[in-house]
Amino acid sequence: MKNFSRQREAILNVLHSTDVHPTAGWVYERVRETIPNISLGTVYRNLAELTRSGEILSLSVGDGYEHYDGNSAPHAHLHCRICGSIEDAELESDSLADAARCRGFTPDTSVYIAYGVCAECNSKKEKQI
Amino acid sequence: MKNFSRQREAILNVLHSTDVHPTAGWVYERVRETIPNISLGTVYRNLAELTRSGEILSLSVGDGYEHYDGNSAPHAHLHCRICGSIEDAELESDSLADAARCRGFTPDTSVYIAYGVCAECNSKKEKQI
DNA sequence: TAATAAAATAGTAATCATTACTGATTTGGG
DNA sequence: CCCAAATCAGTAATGATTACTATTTTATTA
Repeated sequence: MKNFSRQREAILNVLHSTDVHPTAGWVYERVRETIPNISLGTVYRNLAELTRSGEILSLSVGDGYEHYDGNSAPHAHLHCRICGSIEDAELESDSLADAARCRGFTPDTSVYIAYGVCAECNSKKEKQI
Repeated sequence: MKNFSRQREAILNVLHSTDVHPTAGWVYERVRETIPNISLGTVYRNLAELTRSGEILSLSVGDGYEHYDGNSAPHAHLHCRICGSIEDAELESDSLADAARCRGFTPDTSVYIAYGVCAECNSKKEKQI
């Protein structure tokens, strides 16, 4: 395979070796330990492409930073309003609120966003073909 | 009651009379029809306070804008990657993916975020009391 | 291997949604 | 009516992200 540049591979490694759901800046600092002169733009570009291809997940919790997750399997995120941490939680058939409380997390609000293509845009795409 | 300024009431009205999950800029333009010299900063400040108090919902879909929702009841959001629309969907016991597909929406990724206080910060708060 | 085209990079400059700030205005209680 | 607290309009500053360009790396073909 090896379709990846050294830089992209290092970025992916950083994401796979942590569970803190880091920002682009955090990834940048970590990758610099291996590739000292990597550019921040390179980090942003590769994070965007990895997100587009579905290899990683992009997460907006509303703290002004985009967060990234090397685990692209469907799961929930528990975002602490105080310390800003983002924990993973299994998405079982039982309510997420229960799952959160089991972890000692006290949720007050929750947001579910599905990304995809809406009905209208779907029909427009079919017409084009 | 009437704890609200004229400006905040107008902002809340705009949110309650639409289902497009608008950005701050969109709200600003709509409120200006009623209060022409309202300040953009006022819109931002009131949206933040209404979010903090739980009266409205703040939604980051990752398009570079924060979106707001006058309906603070728990429900899901379907964000189209093509046209950028955000639709509401009921959050029933059955899978969200099914609910989305029923509306003609084709989901590829989904993100669940619960907001609250994590276990560690919870215990720190108890110690303070 | 050498030549060439295509893709990715480093470094820097520009963008722009959001926040911070300041001096004026409004509001409510006594 | 007066005062203090809250809110406001208007504008300046911030900072995460994106855009850009010249250079380097990678892949392809002969």
